[in-house]
Amino acid sequence: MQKSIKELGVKLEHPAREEWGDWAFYGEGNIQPDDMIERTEKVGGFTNIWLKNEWLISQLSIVPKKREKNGKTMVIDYSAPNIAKPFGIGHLRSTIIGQALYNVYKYLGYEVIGDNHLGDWGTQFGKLLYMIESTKTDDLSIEHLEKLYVEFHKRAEDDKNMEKAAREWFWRLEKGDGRARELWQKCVEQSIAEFDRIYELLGVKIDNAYGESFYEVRMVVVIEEAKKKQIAKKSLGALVIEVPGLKTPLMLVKSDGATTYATRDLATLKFRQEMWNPDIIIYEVGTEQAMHFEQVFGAARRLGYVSEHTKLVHTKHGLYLDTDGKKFATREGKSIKLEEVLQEAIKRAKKLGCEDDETAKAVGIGAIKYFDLSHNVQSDIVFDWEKVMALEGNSGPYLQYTFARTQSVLAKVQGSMFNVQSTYKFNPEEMAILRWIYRFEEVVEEAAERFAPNLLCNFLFELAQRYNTFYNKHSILQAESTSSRELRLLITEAVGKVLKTGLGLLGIEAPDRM
RNA sequence: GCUCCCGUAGCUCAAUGGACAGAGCGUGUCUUUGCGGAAGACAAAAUAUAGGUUCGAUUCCUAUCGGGAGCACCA
Repeated sequence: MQKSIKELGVKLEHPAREEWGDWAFYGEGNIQPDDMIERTEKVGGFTNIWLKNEWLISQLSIVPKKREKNGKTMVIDYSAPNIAKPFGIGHLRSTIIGQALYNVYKYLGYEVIGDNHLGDWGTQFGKLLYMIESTKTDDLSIEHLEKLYVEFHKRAEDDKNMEKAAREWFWRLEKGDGRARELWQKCVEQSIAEFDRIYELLGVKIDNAYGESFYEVRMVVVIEEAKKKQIAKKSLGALVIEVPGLKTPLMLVKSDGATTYATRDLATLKFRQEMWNPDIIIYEVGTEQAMHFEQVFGAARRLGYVSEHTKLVHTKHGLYLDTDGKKFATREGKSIKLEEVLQEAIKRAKKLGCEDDETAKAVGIGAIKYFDLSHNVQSDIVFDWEKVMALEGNSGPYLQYTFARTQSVLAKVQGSMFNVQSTYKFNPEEMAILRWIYRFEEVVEEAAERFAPNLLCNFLFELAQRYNTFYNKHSILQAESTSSRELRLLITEAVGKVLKTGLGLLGIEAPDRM
């Protein structure tokens, strides 16, 4: 006889319809009633399982669960905006999804280290330095740098020498040329100030920001080791590393002697392994870099930079597309100004009657974050302002609203000990909540395993819907009986806690009033 | 040309082998706004096409059509 369902070792499916029970599985299996299970029933090859009222009620006080540290370490690389370029919506995805994964893993007991791998090195600086010097400008504001970048690409179409000059400037930067270093330093400072404003608005704090330039010295070691181990090969004047299963090798050193971002990512991987010895490293980076990470992971394995047990993951998030279904192209200067979007969202929230600036910010930013997170990570998203800033329906504000409702009800009662008899007869709306809320923990686990915050969004939205349906149909404070009142308050409290915790994991604030 | 990802209601998205494919927006009708109507109820509406594997396929395999991304010296 089984003590619990999990000991049976079968994968349990959740029935699509309420009358099919709480769980079901297809095939043979003998499940005995116990503390958790009321009864089972076989229907057409499926075994349906009903849970005990007592157990369902007990879950209301258990979720969300306090977890112990699990002794595992996770490193996550996210956000990673490029210096001298505006913080675009592409990096918005990385920042928001990355932060959600960070929170989820931490919740599950991992030691989590976030690293903002700033794009502060590379040939792009050669382009900028060239433009700054050739136009003799003093204006190093991010707007102007962006203009110079766009201008560079316009002119480079006709003038082949431009690319060459840019490469030379990057080469000078890498060799430590004084003028190049000075300009580079100024550009970095400008950009970081801008990024900090965005992070402040988003309410995101990332543990570390080593950035690509940090690996300047470490790259030398990597290149030496690759040569010594005879893993690096000469090819058309460059130094490359072949990766099993890939036609294109990793570009370790360019034919002009300069490094590439692949060199930096290899050094980064080596550093992370040595520094933290993580069980898992997540790269929250767009899908357009899929091949790059296959190269880096493959080369790192060949070089012995990652231990066997270390899992390397590239989440490959989809792109934001414009309403024509096309990619936003920063090179053409067609990018959306993220800061404007964020401010606009806050403004809209305010217009809807948020009590103060603080809640308007929580609601506005919450809407944007939820819009992003509620999509499957890997699918492309059409960036439609009206949808992004949705304040009703399946949206962040809907969840926040539901939470505020629960808090508003709870504020009207004294005490917080609600007793419910196991013999209580639930109405369908109460039951719908009980049969859903206890799954919170496993949903969080699945979201982590699959790197899919949208699963958590789905769960929370469904919970909020069930609660609102219940709320609309039944009175809580003026319930028909004391036992109903107690149960409904207990449900309200539990739904509130789960919404607050769940939104917190998504990086979305949940104010008590809005 | 090669590689990878994706085609689900009018639109935007869910559902990683299970029972009758779920939502939101939009549309139509409705709910004494008395615990917060940023809410709730009802209705119409979808798996690109053709095969295959399976007791069972939106899901796995093959082909076709359509969209996106990438294909060493940008990141």
